[in-house]
Amino acid sequence: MSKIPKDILGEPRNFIEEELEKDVQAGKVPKPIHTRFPPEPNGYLHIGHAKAICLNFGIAQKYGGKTNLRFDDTNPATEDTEFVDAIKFDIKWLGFDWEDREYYASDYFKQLYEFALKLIDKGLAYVDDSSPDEIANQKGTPTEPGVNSPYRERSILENRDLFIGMKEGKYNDGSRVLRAKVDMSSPNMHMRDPVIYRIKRETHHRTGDDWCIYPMYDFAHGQSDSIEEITHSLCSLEFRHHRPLYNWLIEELEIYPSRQIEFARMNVAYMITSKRKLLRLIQDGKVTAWDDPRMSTISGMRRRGYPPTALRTFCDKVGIAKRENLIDIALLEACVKEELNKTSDRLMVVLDPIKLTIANYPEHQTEELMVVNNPEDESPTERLVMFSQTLFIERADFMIDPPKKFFRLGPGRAVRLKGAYIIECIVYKLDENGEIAEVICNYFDNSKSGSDTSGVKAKGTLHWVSQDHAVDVEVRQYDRLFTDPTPDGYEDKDFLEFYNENSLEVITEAKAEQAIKTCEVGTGIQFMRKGYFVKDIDSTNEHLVFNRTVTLRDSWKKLQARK
RNA sequence: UGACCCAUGGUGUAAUGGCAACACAAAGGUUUUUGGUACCUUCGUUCUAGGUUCGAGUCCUAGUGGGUCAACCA
Repeated sequence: MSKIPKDILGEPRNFIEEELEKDVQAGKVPKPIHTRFPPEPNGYLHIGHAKAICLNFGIAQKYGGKTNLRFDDTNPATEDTEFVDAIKFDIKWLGFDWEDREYYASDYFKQLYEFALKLIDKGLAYVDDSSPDEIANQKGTPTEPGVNSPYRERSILENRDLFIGMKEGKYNDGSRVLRAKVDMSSPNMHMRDPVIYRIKRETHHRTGDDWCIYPMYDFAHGQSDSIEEITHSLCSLEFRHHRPLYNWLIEELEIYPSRQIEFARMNVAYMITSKRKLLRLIQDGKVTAWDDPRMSTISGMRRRGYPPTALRTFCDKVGIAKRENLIDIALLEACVKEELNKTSDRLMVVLDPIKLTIANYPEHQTEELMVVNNPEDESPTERLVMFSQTLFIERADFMIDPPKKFFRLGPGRAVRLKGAYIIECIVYKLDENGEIAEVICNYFDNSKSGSDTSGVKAKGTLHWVSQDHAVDVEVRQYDRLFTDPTPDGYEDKDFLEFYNENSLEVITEAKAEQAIKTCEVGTGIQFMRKGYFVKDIDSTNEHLVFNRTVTLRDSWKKLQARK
């Protein structure tokens, strides 16, 4: 008998957990809680799947149960092992483990076939020779009842022969289907004699050409749940109308009574989760692939640099309910920043460089400075950064005629160079276009970081990179993929109309300190004062590529935007 | 002109008939060798109208608004 663990008693519960606990307390769950994650291997997993994964695995963990991975592979026309492998990789990366419970609906084809025969024998299923159009017409509309098929009253014997014939390949694709005999006048369209088996000569990614008939979702999903003795089958709200059929089939087949509970799927502003539309972005060349860092896919977010823990925190904070929702993408980014702030080493990288020369610093002198990697660490480590007379600083960190609240460099202004000295600007040079070509400063030699005796006050601190020691890197700055929070929410507009043409800005020659060479793919780092970045898989030893994961909060930029 | 589901700050989720709470966002402030982080402050007629009750965000009724349902897809 399943029990509710004592240590979770004080924790808040969502409505699914409440239902589940009621079942347990009513003695309806004679074994540990068992859930499943049932993806169809016809595309890559996205942020919405991440929520379903966290929910299913999370709830089982919380109540001391287990979760199966089950591929819902009943439509061979669209499914492929490529997707199976990608899905498994993504779930593991997210941090969940199905152990040895990797199942496939296709493993149950024989059993499902026998279930169908049982239904026929009970007089609860019949072979229908009607065309798809005819069947659609028989079903009526949501406001008008359906009418019975002319084939509805075939004898059990005839239905058996016909269905066995279907399985043996005697009939053409689409010529006949097996239908459950339920109620053509039900107000629920799904109860109006749903098709449960169709003839389809397609090579299946696992069963090859063994079968030419395949079960429909309604005759595969619930039955698979039952075969695996899934106690609670959690799915999204649009399956609400399938539940009476789900229960009807379990009852008539006299199999394990799994319980379906529906929750609202998550919508995130500026993201889409339709596999078809995600695929179109790829086909139209708007993104490079399923794992393009702008994609809402798990693989895309991984490549973007979102840590798996952040994704899990996000799914947790979003919660579970039944109402329509549109999550602010800022919540996702807040989770990413919270995690990365704790774990990322800081590095200095100048994205839009201008030259800065320290006039009173010895011309060929270099210094090895020690700079803290991550100030959030309890016992922070340090790295070596090279300092010299000629540096790069950020173009935006200098203004010819700065306003009072600008805490960076300008003629006569002093700033600290992070981990180094305080400098004061004496003069600047312009190029032929009137752009800043070079900033010339003096430094205070007694202001060295950690042993500053200068007494000079500097309001701002800048990041910098020594010109002679700089490493050129390519930086890909990503922004949201769409210009509208609900790009696919308009009936009269195609979602691609909202494609953000500025969703990718490439900087080919950013200037980075030496330590950038030690960065690894998958490990987030902070480019100090700029944002969190991660090394991209396109990198080679000679050519480093970094993806911007998310920017830092920028209260200066915000202040300017308001003016 | 049907059935079913839903309705709490800008957003998302709590409050299980008894002081509307937490997070994100926004705004203001303190600290800071990242204009980051951290910390503090501010931001609600619980969709409407009736009813039950000593007491309703919560229960009941009606309305309003939103969502879902008519693939040989899942």
